[in-house]
Amino acid sequence: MISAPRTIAEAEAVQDRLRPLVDLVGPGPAEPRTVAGLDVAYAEDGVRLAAAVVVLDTRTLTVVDSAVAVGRVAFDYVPGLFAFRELPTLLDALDRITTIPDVLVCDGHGIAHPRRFGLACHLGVLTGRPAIGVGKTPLVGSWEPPARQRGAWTPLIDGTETVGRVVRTRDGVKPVFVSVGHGMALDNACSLVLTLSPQYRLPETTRQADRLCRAALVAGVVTDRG
DNA sequence: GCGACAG
DNA sequence: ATCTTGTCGC
Repeated sequence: MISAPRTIAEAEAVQDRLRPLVDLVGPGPAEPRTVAGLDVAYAEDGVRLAAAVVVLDTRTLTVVDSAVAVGRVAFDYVPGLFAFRELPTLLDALDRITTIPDVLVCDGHGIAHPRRFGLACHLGVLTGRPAIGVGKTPLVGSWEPPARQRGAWTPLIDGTETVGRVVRTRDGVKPVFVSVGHGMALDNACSLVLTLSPQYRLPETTRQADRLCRAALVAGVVTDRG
């Protein structure tokens, strides 16, 4: 890692510096063949963590590659600066996969962020890969509840900008918040999320990644000293 | 000033 | 994120 910010001001400066590098034009791969899910789990001390990257075949939703990395939180939790906590360990995990995924599906937001630079943008810019954010709860923006049916959606609007979509991935189940991270159009991002969520609320990518990093913690991969 | 606030 | 029992619904 290069410059690890230590203060809120430094972290915000990093986001402001990288934000112009976000690609909001590229539509993304027409037919993503592999998709990576990323997630982290925290140890009981709340300091050590395990990050997992799981690469799935988009057609079969089967795991074709995966990796785990362990580390320590790199920043206090501050809404809007969440990425700095997990970024170093997530990047370590990404370094350990041998596949180059067509899209990164991140557990958090992309441009649906106060400074339009959430975790998905950060990971997209740093890796140069198309990336999207799938959040379980909103960070910014207002919206109307989508219709009850799976596939229904409403725009997520912050001020005068549409920063994402509120997407129903299961009938009558709480929707997810999808936003562009890097190099992928919102339409395509939402289609992909639905493809990745045939059965559960969250995409298989994040479900598998969540499973893997939790298993890593149980397995004691994260030990003393970390 | 008061509340909201990804994971 | 993580701490946690029962409960509603298919």
